[in-house]
Amino acid sequence: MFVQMKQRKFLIVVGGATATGKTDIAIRLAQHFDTAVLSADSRQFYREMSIGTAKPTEAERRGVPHYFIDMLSVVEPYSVGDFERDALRVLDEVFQRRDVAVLVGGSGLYLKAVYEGLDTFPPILEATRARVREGEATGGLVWLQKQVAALDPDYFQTVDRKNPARLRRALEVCLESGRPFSSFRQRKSAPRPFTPILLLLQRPRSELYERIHRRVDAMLAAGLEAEVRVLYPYRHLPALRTVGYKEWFPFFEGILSREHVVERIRQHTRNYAKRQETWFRKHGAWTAFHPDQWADILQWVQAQMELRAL
RNA sequence: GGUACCUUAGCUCAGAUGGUAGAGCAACGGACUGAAAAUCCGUGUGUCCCCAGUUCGAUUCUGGGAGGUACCA
Repeated sequence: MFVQMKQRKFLIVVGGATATGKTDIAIRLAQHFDTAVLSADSRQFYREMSIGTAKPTEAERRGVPHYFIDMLSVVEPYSVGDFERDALRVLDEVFQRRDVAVLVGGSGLYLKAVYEGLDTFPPILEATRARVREGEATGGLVWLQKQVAALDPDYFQTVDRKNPARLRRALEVCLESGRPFSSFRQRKSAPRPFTPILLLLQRPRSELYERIHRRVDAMLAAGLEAEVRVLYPYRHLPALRTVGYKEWFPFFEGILSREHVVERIRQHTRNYAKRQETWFRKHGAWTAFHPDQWADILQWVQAQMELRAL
């Protein structure tokens, strides 16, 4: 009889709202399992954005190797699809020598892309993107709606028809492939060479908001304004449509007081945290812990590994 | 101290000749498979400052009180 002793690989996925304390827990886990951290934070990718993204400093990383931090410039386009591909490649590498890896981030979709996989879509050529952009510029939302209704009536039935971002994407895929967008949407999870362990970090709302406010103050003290000022010429890039950055632009243009900027950053960060919580509540089978429960977290992770190693 | 005005949602305020009220922002809830810290949708959450009077009924009218603002002293 031949028994294959396949060594199980585990990906500990650490999710949670901004300012919950994900970074610290991820690093502790990585230290404990002597492995690396992959950041799934869509804004920490950018070299030019550090203070406002609460990127962990060298000291905070405590010698743990980090991937996907400072990997891009704000001028480089990058998507979840790119991230899925790149993260799987890095995981292959890490799993050559380790049985555990840690993935941490607040961008739910990016986490999901790695632990569950997204469907495969055709790459969109710049020409197609431009065509959609121009159509929308002249015809507006109505044009987008008509196009999607004609090219993918099924999807049009279910989409959020007032959401240009959704319609734009669907139309791009239709035009690029000559097939309806919905025909690509199998919504099936992809096979993964590892077992994901979904750990959600959570704090009571009032506690979280207090931490957000303190963090914003810390960012200001650390020189956030100067960091953003340098990026002002790039304000129209998607990377700069980011909480903690976009709020400064009207201030630099003299149409909003600094006080209002700070208030808006606080506010938008709270709104963002709330959206993240909604996402985690609805997507994926997460087990939630308070970040202060380190002993419980570790015990639970180890139990999950034993349980699912079979 | 006197006079005038004000007190309604978390904030700024509107309103009904008396039938328990509504805007903006905030807040809250939700959607979301490729630039997602984005994008989009939904919801009014209320001792109408307090006490008494008039009234079938007062947040609205009357009186008193409290707090605020301005001016005069």
